[in-house]
Amino acid sequence: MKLEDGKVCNLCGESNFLDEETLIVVSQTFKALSDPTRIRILNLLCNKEHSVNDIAERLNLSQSSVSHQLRFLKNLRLVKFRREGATLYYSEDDHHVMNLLKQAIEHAAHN
Amino acid sequence: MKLEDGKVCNLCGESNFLDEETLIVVSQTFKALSDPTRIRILNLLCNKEHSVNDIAERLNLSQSSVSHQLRFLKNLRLVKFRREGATLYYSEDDHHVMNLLKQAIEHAAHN
DNA sequence: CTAATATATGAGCATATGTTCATATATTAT
DNA sequence: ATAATATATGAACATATGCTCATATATTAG
Repeated sequence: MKLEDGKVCNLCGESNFLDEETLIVVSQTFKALSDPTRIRILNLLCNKEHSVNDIAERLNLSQSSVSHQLRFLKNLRLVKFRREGATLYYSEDDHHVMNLLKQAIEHAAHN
Repeated sequence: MKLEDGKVCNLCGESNFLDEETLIVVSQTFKALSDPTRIRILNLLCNKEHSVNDIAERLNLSQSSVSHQLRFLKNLRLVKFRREGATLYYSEDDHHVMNLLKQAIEHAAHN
């Protein structure tokens, strides 16, 4: 764990100061993971890329709802997409956040 | 990773089925971590136990707000408390969730 | 018992969130 | 150009969220 100057890590470290920017980033990240629909979408995208309609069908969601949530996730750079004709294939774009989700799912599923 | 019967792990495993219960638990866990005030409280409690008023003073929050958030966190069993006279000392009660928070903070703080 | 201190709680309020519906935009096929 | 398909977007709405204010409860001191 690399830290500059007098900084020490938060949580169980010597300091517990959280600067505003870190606070915002962390809370936004967890907010992205706090909705069942987004969790299901991310869980699906982890395996492989999927088109918007494919996501909607597989998860039994409306096309609009999926598109709105994908925009939300894309703004946070948690997913990306590539175009193939009129179809957009979305996929994971933040391995670290995916890992947080993976840990939480495995823990919740009674390991 | 222990799994029963035909089950396989979610996220990057062979399956991506998320049962309703897991989905609820995971989303609630992340929801707890999605608010700046709760993050600051948990970050403070990770070092050591603190009374309600102490938390309020250190984080510059109202007593009421802290109490409400502590109730929220206690319902999810993320914190616990012990009584000493009229004072209640709150402390961490879920190491796994604290670890998720720690990871997110360290990552956000540019490692 | 009474006052003081510590914490909890409920109501009210402003704002945030997630969905649906209708429609717009973009790409491809004819 | 027109129709069909895929996706995006904005408005509207219901619900959730987090805070404050006032007040209730609990414990201790005198």
